[in-house]
Amino acid sequence: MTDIEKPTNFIQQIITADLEANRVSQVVTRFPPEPNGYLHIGHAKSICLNFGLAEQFGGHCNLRFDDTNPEKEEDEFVQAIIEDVRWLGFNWAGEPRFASDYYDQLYSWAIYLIEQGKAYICELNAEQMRDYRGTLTEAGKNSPYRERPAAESLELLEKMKIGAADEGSMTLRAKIDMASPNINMRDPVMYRIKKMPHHRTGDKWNIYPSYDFAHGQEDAIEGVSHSVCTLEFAANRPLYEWFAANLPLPSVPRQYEFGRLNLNYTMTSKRKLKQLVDEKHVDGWDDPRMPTLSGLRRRGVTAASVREFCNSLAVAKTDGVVDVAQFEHFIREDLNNNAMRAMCVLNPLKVTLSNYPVDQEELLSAAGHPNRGDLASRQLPFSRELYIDRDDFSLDSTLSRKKFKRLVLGDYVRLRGGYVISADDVVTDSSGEVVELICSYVPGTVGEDPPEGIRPRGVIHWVDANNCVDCDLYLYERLFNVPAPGAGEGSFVEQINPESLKIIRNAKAELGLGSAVVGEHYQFEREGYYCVDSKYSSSEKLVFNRTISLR
RNA sequence: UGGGGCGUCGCCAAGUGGUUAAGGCAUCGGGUUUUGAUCCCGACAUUCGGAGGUUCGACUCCUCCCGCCCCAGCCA
Repeated sequence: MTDIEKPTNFIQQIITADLEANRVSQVVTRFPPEPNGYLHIGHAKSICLNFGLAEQFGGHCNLRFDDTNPEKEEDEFVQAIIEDVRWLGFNWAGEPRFASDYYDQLYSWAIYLIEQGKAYICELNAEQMRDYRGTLTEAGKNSPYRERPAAESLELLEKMKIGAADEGSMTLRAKIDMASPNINMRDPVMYRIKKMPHHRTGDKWNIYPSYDFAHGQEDAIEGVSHSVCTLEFAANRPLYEWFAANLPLPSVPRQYEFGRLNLNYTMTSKRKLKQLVDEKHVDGWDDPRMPTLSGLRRRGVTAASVREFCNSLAVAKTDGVVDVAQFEHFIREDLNNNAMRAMCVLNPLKVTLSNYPVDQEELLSAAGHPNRGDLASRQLPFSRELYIDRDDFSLDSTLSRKKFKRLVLGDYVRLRGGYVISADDVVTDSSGEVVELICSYVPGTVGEDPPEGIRPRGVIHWVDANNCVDCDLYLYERLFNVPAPGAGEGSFVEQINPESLKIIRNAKAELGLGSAVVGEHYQFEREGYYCVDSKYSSSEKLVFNRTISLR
């Protein structure tokens, strides 16, 4: 058995080189979500990368909330993000950090830049600023406030800070180059006025730093060695470096960009996911159809499979679209290896074994998992009355054995973990619908081959009609059945798959499932993987979510 | 028509001048099987966006061309 070594990605190569050349002594990374929504599968890639890198190189990774915009941020999101990262299995160094922890430091650096003649208060309004910025092909023009004395800017900054200036009336800008071919360098805004309470600093501030003025400095304060972000920030890197070069920072982190994860048939846009939640198209952020980590968790997707999937992804600068089938492969792989087996009849059809004693009852023992001896076996009550799935019986006896490996009149089938039975007769109601099957069991066939001449067509699942538990099943399909929801024109809301949730009432589950609890994973044999729903299941009504079907 | 980035099998992707162009997903065959699952075997790029060039030798170096993505928020 040879271990296939996973090729190292470009970031690992850079870190290795930095370590060898002594450019860095300690690898420090960070996962920097903005608490304006829930984490989704796309974030998982970044989390696995950042925490993974720190682990591989013996460093550490910080969890840092980039909370520089009180307009969109809430504590609810902070708590949810903490829970999700923990669930994924990662531990950050120390306490979670917040950009807002550094507001004072950032403010003093702003003063420093003004004093150095490298920042100024600009009184252009938003529209004017846009005009002055120029376009992709034309250089911008200097703001008329660009050369105002530092003392004046300092005074105005203080005024902004204490709330003595109106929102939108002025900003603090870095004095860089209005003719730069990189638009981000055309005197970017460092501070803007927002007279709004912050989820952590309350009403202490009336101004908030922009992403560009905050992010790199947060990294420097934390001693981040490699600041890994997604591709769309590549154009911000020169600015990241400009601040690092012009401020007396405690360390100089380097930014590297990689391609974010895109999945087909999946929408990963916090804004749009929020819209699904706000407009109640889904049952909250943790709706099992959502690509959020909380949704996946409630759906029954394991943290291990999310990690395995993320680790299988390339860390490169290409921005491709991964087939969601690849994610599903890892979900099934983990569940197949670890989920307890059980039987549940979704669409019950009663079966009476005419040759089985009326009062007899026995307990059959079945493996908890076909190839995991370490998992406990289970007891299956068996009696004269059973349920099988309607789909496992056909009135059409001409169906070939190969095409229909289930029950037909006059032929045999194996009850999984139990006896071989044959169907002798059907009971129909007034409308002609089959309501019951009269069958015979073949004694001595539990765990044994049937006698010569009896060849079961296949194996079907079943449940003892007198000793089973009722449950509701929530069957989920993908939320969108278009490959790129939200891409073309038209609203993604109209692209929601109307059949993404089908509820089955009163399915019949094997007795042992009555004690199933949240967090356990089951394979309902021949059906799919299920878990107890954390929101709707109760002692009165057992509710299972279908994580994913069998292939 | 500015700047930045990317183009290797249906999808993801390794490859860093000399390999029979890895691997995974998907797909299609066959075998095992008390889950039509799992598992196992096999098939699946004479070719690396295109055209030139350098070289004994190029997916890897050079030139030009084509295509896609990102940047003109007081969002991140």
